[in-house]
Amino acid sequence: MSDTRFIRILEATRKLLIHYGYDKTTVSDIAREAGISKGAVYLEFPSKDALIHALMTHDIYAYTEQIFDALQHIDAEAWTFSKIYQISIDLLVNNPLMMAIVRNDQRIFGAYMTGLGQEWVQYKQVGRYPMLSMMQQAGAIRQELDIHSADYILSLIVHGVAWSETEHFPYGQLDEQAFIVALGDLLDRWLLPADGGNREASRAIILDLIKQFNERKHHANTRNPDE
Amino acid sequence: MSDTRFIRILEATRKLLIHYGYDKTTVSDIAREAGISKGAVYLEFPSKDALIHALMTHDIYAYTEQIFDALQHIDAEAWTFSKIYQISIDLLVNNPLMMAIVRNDQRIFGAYMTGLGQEWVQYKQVGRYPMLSMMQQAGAIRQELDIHSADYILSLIVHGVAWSETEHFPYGQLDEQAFIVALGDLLDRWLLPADGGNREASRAIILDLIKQFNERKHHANTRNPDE
DNA sequence: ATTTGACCAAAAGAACATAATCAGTCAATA
DNA sequence: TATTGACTGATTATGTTCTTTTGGTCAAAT
Repeated sequence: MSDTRFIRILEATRKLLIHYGYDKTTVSDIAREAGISKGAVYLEFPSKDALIHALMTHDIYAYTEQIFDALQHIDAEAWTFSKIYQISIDLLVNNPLMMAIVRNDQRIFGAYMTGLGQEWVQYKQVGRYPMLSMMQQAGAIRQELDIHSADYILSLIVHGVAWSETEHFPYGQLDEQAFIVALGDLLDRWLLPADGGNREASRAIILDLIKQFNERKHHANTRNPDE
Repeated sequence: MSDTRFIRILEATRKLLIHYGYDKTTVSDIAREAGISKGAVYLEFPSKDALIHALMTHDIYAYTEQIFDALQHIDAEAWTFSKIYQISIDLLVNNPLMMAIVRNDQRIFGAYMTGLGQEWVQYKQVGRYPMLSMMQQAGAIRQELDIHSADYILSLIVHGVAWSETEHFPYGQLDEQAFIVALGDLLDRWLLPADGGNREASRAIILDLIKQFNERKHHANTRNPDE
C-alpha cells in the first residue's frame, strides 16, 4: 500500500514534469494528480527535490532494466552488436522523461537542474567508453577504431535524437522504425570488422553487465527489504 | 570605400553577436567597434534586423564558398564522397557564427530569431536530401540506403557538433582532427557500396553544384555591379 | 557629398510595494 | 495509526512608477 502510493506519486510527478516542467509543477499539483493530500507526499519523500531525484533514479533504473531485458531475450543467432543501440534508442524515443534527461532539458528540470550543478552529469554516466573499450579488446568491434571519436559520434547521435522534434532541432516527421533499421546498418558497417566480429564476445560482455546489474539489484533488495 | 565600411560593420557585428548576442548588442556598440558613427551604420543598412540578415546571408555564402573552394581543389585521385562532410564540418567547427546558425541559438539571435518565425528555417535549407538522392542515382552511394534516414542521421551529427561544448551538450575535450578522420571512416563504410562506389560521379555532381553556385554569383555581380 | 552625434519617441529596465504562491509543517481528524 | 489540509515564512509573481537605454532620424559639421 505504501508501495503503490510511492509509485502513484512518481507517476503523477512524471506526467506533470513532462507537461509543465519542474518550476511550474507544485507539490499540491502532484498530490492532486496522485489522488492524495500534500502531507502524504511528505510522508513518502522528505522534499520536492528528493522526489524528483527518486523519480529520475527510478526511471533511469527502469530504462536500463528494459534495455537489458530486451537484450537478454535475443538468442545467440539473432545477436548483433548494433542491437544494443537499436534497442536503447527505440526505448529512448518512447520515453519522454529519459529523452528530457538525455538532453539536459532546462525547461523540464528548471531550478532543480540549476541547483544541482556538477551532480547533474553523474545521472548520465552511461559508461559507453569503457564498454566500447571492452568490446574492442574482445574483438567485437574493429581494432583500428578510435574509441574516443566513436564514443563522441555515438553521443552526438543519441543527443540529437533526444533533441528531435523540439524547437531546437525541428526535423519534422520521420519513420521511426526505418531510422532504427538504418542505425543498425550504420553501426554494423562502421564498427564491425569485415568478418562481422566476435559476436559471441559482444553478447557475453552484455550478458555479464546484465548479471552485474541483477546482482546489485538483488543486494539492494536484500539490504532494504521494504520499499 | 563604402565596400570596406560594409565589411567593417559586418565584422564588428559578427564579433559582438557571438560574444553578447543580438539582444545585448546595440547599434551604437557596433558603430564603436567598427570605428564609425551610428549614423554611418544607417547609411549602410536600413535597420538593425537588415544588418543581421545581411551578416547571415554573407556568412552563409562565404561558408558555402569555403567548402566549395576546398572541394574544388581536391583532384580526382584523392576524391572521396566523405570529403564533402569532412570539409563542411571542419570548416563549421571553426566558424562560431555558422555553429550558432546551425543550432538555432536563441542566446545569440534572441529577439531577431523570435520575430522571424518560419523564415528562420529557410536560412538553413542545405538541400542535403536532394544531393543524397542524386548521389544515389549516380551510384556514388549504396542503392539499398534509405535516404530519408541517412539525411536524418547526418543532420543529427551536424546538429550535435554545433551544440558541442555548450551547456546543452558538454562533451568535454576532443581531438578535432581525429574526429574528422573517424567521421570520414564512418561515412565511407556506411554510405559507399563494397567497390567504393562511383567516385567520379560524386565528384561530378559536386563540381556541377559548384558551377551552378558560381554562375549565380556571376549573375548577381553583373546585375548589381556595386556592393 | 559624406559623415556625424545630439535628439526623439518608444521600448526596456530598475526599483519598489503589494499580492499570490509555494515548499514544508503539524495539530486536528478519520 | 495513518492521513489530512489549514497554516506559515520565504520566495516569487504582479502592478506601478520612474529612469535608462535603444533603434532610428536629421540638422549641423566636415
